Amino acid sequence: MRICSGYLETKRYCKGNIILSEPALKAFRQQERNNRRDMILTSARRLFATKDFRKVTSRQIAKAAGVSIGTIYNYYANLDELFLDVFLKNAEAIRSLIDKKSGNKAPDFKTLCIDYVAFLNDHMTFYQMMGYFMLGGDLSPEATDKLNHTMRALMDRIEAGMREAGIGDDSRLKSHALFSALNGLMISYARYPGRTPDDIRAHTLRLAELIADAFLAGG
Amino acid sequence: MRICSGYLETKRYCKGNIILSEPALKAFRQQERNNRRDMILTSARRLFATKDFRKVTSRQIAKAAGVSIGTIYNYYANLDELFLDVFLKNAEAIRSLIDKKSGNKAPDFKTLCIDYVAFLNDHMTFYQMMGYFMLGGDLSPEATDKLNHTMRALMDRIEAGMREAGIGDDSRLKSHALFSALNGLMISYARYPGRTPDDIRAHTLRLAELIADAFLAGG
Amino acid sequence: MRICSGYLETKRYCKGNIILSEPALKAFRQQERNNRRDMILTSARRLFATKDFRKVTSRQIAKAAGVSIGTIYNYYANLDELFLDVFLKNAEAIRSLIDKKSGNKAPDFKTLCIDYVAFLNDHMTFYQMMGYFMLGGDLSPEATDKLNHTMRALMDRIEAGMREAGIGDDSRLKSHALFSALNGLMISYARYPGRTPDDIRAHTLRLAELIADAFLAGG
Amino acid sequence: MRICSGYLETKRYCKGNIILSEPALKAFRQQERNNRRDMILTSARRLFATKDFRKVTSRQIAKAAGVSIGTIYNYYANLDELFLDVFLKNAEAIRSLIDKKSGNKAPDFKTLCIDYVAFLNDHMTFYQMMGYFMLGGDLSPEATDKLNHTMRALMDRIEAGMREAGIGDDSRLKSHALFSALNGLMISYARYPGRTPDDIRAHTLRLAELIADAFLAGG
DNA sequence: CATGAATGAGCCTTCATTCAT
DNA sequence: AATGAATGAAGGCTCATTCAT
Repeated sequence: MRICSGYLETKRYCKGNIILSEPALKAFRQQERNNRRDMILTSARRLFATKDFRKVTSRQIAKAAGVSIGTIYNYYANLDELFLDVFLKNAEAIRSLIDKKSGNKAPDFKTLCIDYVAFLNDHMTFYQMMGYFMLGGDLSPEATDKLNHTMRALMDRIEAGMREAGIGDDSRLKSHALFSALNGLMISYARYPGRTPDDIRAHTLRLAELIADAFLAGG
Repeated sequence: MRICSGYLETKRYCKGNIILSEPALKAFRQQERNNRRDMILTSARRLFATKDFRKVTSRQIAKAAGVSIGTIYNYYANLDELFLDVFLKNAEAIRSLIDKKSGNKAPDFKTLCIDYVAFLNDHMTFYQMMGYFMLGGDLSPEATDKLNHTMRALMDRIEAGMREAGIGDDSRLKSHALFSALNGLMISYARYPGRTPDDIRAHTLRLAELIADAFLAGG
Repeated sequence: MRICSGYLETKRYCKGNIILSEPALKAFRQQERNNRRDMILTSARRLFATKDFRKVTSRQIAKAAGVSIGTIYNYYANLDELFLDVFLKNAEAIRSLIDKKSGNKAPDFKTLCIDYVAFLNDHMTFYQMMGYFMLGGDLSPEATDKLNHTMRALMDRIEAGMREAGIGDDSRLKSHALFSALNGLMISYARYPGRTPDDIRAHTLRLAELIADAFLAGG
Repeated sequence: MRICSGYLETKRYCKGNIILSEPALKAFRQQERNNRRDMILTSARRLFATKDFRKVTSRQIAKAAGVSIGTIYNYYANLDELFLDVFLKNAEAIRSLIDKKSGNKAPDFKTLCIDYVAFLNDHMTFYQMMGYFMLGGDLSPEATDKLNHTMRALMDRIEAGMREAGIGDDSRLKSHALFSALNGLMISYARYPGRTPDDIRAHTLRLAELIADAFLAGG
């Protein structure tokens, strides 16, 4: 029984089998929009796990996301913005992981260091993109803002961990140093020749602990 | 029965106004070859100082070096090999700087850290290339060997500095950690938004000192 | 409970002044795609008539077809695939010509020989490409399959003609020999010096007849 | 004992240990020149046996011949002329082979056909070049003359063989047809898919015999 | 004459982005 | 809003030929 005829159209909308009111429709559309954006984002992240993100093309992302190339550009002004979004998503993931572990307390310092390096090992893309955006990217002011905001949030967690560990003096500065030190592990060892990913993970985690100890001792 | 007198046999060649014997000519040619290779290398280095090396094209390098595109390929099999050569040249430069400062003694630990980070500030290309080759490059086995050899030489200096500073246990592992930590400074702060290069230099040098202290304390 | 009336649901699209239903639109698109592919193909064939196909560049083809270079690569993975398509198109043309002439009977032997050589005279590209693909090309397996399939179809016609002419023994082997013999005419005389194309045509046709007679007598 | 001193130079020349008179020196030089030309030629032929001659570069030829690139251009105006020389050398080789076999008699018809096709199998370069020069090459008038002269000499042998076999009528025309037919074998089967070179040789020789028989029967 | 480094036009191909439908 | 074909600038690299030594 189909009763959605012409003149009803101006007030109500058909979506599948259900009649929607205008605001509901709007919400639904926004929902769909978010879903699709998420789909693109997620597909891209998955893709970057398998190959260097600088070598991923728009066509490949579109295919992986099951949308057309054009659609990507409906959600992102250009590929760099998509890359940035992937990066931010990853940054939020590690931050959320830290938060979850520590609950409502400050994060345990050593755990934090280890978790962060483990995350880097698992998300080379994150690290590669950090290099890309930190060293070379031509970001728009808004994109730069987003980037800074996210990085600062991450740094806050590290600082909190340091304070918790009793490293009170210059904690901001020291959290910078620590953050750098942990990041540096990847650029130095991510492709250490003749090592398996597992070897590298083991080595970088050991070094992370060493660094943590150094900061604790030096605190 | 040899009847050609010696000095007649010897072919001689004119180079400008100077007569050269064959071996001298050969040496001269090699010299010229080295010069031109150096010219390409130097032009490339200069170019990399002004823009991200990944965006520099063969045409631009050729123009900067005052040679044709083809000539570049007479000296390097492809652009990556040229990039690598620039990287190695830089690595040797910092190593030689360390050696010069320390003379025949082991390098002073803190000086070493500061010099290295100062060098990174002055040679962003070096740092960018480290990321490029460590994280993504498709190097030939020979190129990989060269890379490893050079990096190891650098690491040796760092280790020597650590020993000198009395950090004897696990000095190799710790020199790895320190090296990473210093490298990490750049990826974290090389383009810190809203800071001038001088600010960044000051900040990263301060952090380098902090890191050095941490290792000293933790030694 | 379906309440959207059928005809409202059906998306419709405007193409010029005509409204198309979705499947019609799809068909239309496919049609357009075929047209453009054909345009490239045809332009290339025309171009090959004026100069050695190995010296035709992607730019020239694009220009001749009135499309951009990139468009060529939307239809063909690379130039060789385009060349092959031209070749196959020609092979189908001569096969279809033979089929048309013979109707539902087996083709007349002598007519077939003459028609084939006349075709070679008119389509030097076909002959050149035969040499290219048969002697030197690096074809993909799929391309090789296509090539073989097409050549076999051609050979079948020749064999049928031979049988019809009463050459029953070893007809496959003999059709191979005949095919070769006819092909050989072109390599031997296609650019006989000092002869006009008409002279060459006349000469090769005379020789084709001679060859046909030899096979008839030898059958 | 070296006695070739300065003032002798104007009249006599030293070459190794021997004093040469002017005409002898000239002859010697011509000899050397011929030798070197031959070296280039021979090296090129050897090279073409291993890979498609169109893909051989001047550098490769120079290396194979043990001379510099420039030297090639002292003996040949361009690569095409060298290719032509290789072709002519091969043509002379097959002609000489025919002559040797037949002694002072006319060549045996069938032997001739088989030998020719065997030669084509062994010298794909010869065949490829025939296609290159007959179908596409831009030869200088002199080069064209050389080419024609050599081809005619070859054709003469074939015609002689035909006459000897009692094919007297139209023997020139028929030798053209036969020559074409034999040549055609290669373009049709040189790279028959899935066959080894031995298979192809066997197949083309069988077809050669078939063709010979056809001409004998049709004579 | 031999040398071989320099040349540079030209090749094929890629891919981010646009825009008509 | 989704589509995806079209675009074309740009890239890395090749190689026959030249010419100063």
